[in-house]
Amino acid sequence: MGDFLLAKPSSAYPLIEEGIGPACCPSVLAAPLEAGQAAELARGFDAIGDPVRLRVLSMLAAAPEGEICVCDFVVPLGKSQGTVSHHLRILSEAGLVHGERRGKWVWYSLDRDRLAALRSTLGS
Amino acid sequence: MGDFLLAKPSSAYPLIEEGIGPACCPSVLAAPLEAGQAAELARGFDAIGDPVRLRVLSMLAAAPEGEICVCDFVVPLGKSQGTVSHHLRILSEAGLVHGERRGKWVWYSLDRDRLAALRSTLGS
DNA sequence: TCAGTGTATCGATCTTTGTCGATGTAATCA
DNA sequence: TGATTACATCGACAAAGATCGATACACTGA
Repeated sequence: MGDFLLAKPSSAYPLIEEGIGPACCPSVLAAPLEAGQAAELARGFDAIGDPVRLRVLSMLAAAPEGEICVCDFVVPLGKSQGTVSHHLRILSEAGLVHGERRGKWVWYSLDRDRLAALRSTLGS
Repeated sequence: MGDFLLAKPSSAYPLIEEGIGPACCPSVLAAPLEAGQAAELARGFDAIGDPVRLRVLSMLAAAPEGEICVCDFVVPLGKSQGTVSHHLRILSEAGLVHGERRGKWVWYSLDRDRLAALRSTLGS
């Protein structure tokens, strides 16, 4: 057995290729990503690569008013207030949510455009 | 200032709602995710939330033959062979790539359906 | 059978990250 | 002003992860 190969076939791939989407958001599928582009995209996906943060996003997406107060995350998520704030900061730095102070409370809302941009990098 | 609120408005959100996509893949946007669903989805996004692994996916997507030998990742990625193997295993366990042994070499290919499924959880 | 090549796994190390409790800060209420 | 509430930040800790070099395994070719 194993007589199907004498030498490894070439596996060259295009090093430079035109992207599909807008210039701002390199596509994962269009061409091999450079290290810098990959690092930028990875920050976005890493932000949603956590169960707590995914639950935050899904709660915001389903919120009738489109926003949720920080204090109303604590019980459903089962995490301490400090931990909730930590996750909201990561999502905020990734541009996926925005917080707005109104009185004593800070209301967070989902940035659907940013999420859609991230999604579009995975395909048309 | 700050006289616009006496009591915090309700921020109730639907606890149960019909999903949008197929039953297999809970959508992030349809309804608040349960902890289990969130953990499953997070595994997928965490797999692509790394610059090295994003570069692997983009290289596979652009490969003319649709597959790349392990040894041909080492130099472009600038990582040791052991590290490359580590990342390929994570992507493989997430179902995003598949490896096939042919002779001495193992050829990896992209599972575009799996990637599209993950993408669809972020929106229609 | 043995040497050489390609890949996976292991052990060790260092960094990152999730978590909590405590503290600091901002705003409201009395 | 002082007390209370909501949120952010800090310090510490444990767990997870990225990385490398070394080793083990699989396959080929002589």
